[in-house]
Amino acid sequence: MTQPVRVRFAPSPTGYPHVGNIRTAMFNWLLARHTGGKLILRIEDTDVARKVEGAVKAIMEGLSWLGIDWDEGPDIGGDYGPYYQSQRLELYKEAAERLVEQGDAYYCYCSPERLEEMRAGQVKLKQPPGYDRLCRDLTRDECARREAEGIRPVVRFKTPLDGQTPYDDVIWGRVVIENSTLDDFVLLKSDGYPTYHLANVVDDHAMEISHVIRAEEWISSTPRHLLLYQALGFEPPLYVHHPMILGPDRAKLSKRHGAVSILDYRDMGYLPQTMFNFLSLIGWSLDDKTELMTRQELVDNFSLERIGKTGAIFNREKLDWMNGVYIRKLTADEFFAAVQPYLMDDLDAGKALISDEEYVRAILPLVQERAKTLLEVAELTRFFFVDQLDYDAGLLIGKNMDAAATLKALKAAQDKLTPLSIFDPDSLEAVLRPLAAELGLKAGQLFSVLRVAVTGRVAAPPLFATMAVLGKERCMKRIEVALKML
RNA sequence: GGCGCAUUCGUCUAGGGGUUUAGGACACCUCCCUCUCAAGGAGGAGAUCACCGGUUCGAAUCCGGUAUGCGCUACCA
Repeated sequence: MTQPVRVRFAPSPTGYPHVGNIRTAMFNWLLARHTGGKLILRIEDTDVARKVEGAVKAIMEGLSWLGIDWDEGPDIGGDYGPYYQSQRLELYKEAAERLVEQGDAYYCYCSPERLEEMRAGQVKLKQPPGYDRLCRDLTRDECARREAEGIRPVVRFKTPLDGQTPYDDVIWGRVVIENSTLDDFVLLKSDGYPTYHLANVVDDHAMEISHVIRAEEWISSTPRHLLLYQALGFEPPLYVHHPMILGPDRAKLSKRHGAVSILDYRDMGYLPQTMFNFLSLIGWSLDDKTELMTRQELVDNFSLERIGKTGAIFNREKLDWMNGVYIRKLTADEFFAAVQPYLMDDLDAGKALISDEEYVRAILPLVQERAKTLLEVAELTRFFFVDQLDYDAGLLIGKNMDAAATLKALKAAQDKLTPLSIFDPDSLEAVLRPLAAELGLKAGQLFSVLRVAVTGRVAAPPLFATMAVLGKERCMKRIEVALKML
């Protein structure tokens, strides 16, 4: 590689930042950072009809959340701007006009209605759909006449009728496409905006992009882009098509599969380091065993050659596992900070307690190794924050015990606990473990009764630590309530 | 329909002619630890490498065909 690496992430602002797109950005970013090259963020807002307000902001937010930064872009500028395609229309128009003049493109006056009819006819006759080239050889006069009628034309590329356009993809190797299977695609729409094909080629050249790293779905249109480079006299970049992310049904991952926005995953309580690592492993691998990698390790080890060819299903279970791993790696301070927004979102919980930093910090170690997501932390710790536990009295009854035995056990525990002045895990255990024996119960039986009384759940963090954090007052109150329920 | 591409445990993958009785991870099962749930540790089960032919002394690995899947086939990207 002699020329500097300049790659780009070029989303169209038509919606939320899809995890598939974000992964594309990530691969671009990894190559840029691995090679010391540049990542350019370019907004392809050429589809006026599908443009969504706020999409650019959401995309940037998604990228930033994962720590994917860019060296040039609409917000920070750069030497190759502007970075909104809507601000570069003149460039595309010039290119299109030049192609027309050279005889590589032409004006087409066909109405949408005619095109639709034409396509319907082709489908009916089981012919490959494509523009029938009606306007390809219009004379200047004929063009002028239509122009006079007020028809605003599109500019179409004059695709060679024969020959083939081969290209070498970094990942797929040689791909050969017969030109005869390509139709005369639109370069410039009648509203003056370029299509993806034209804008992409013009900008990638103008911005001196070295590698086009994009999803596999673009393979089929790459020959079109190559043909354009040729006609324009530009040197094409290297093409790197990576496999796509699939839903459980093996179709391209889309909204109907559930959460697809990277921001959804943030809101569900996945850590950015998890998402970064997990996404990097879809369609790319380092070796036969390394899976957990930091962003820096990924940068150091990334290589295009190790991107695979097969689409991969987004495996939520593995994501959950990995997020658990990353949650456990957090320091106490990091975990505390990470958990804040999720606790705040939990409206049922007592507001005052949630802002009691000392209390929250005491609770968190009890759930850190149990939570798969940050959102789950709120769920797992809820009983620490509420005034009133809400559970079914039947849960109190211990294993192989009846209501009377349970009542007796709980009462005995209450008596032992009441005089305790030190309410720490060791003191609690020192009192309660012998009590179980006294009552002729297994430790687990007594503990589980207490656990339900104090937490309202059958599964919770270790009992003594939990009680210690809750504090004597809260525990005694809850035991009192439980006794009344029996 | 046409064109392109792909196909290794349920899932993500390693492996690119003999080192493979196909390795790892998630999920699953068993056991250990244990006051529950997790976490952790030790095991287990799970893939005739889509199928059929060919090349070769030898193929998951090379070639051809078939099947299946996916993508593209817009004045969307």
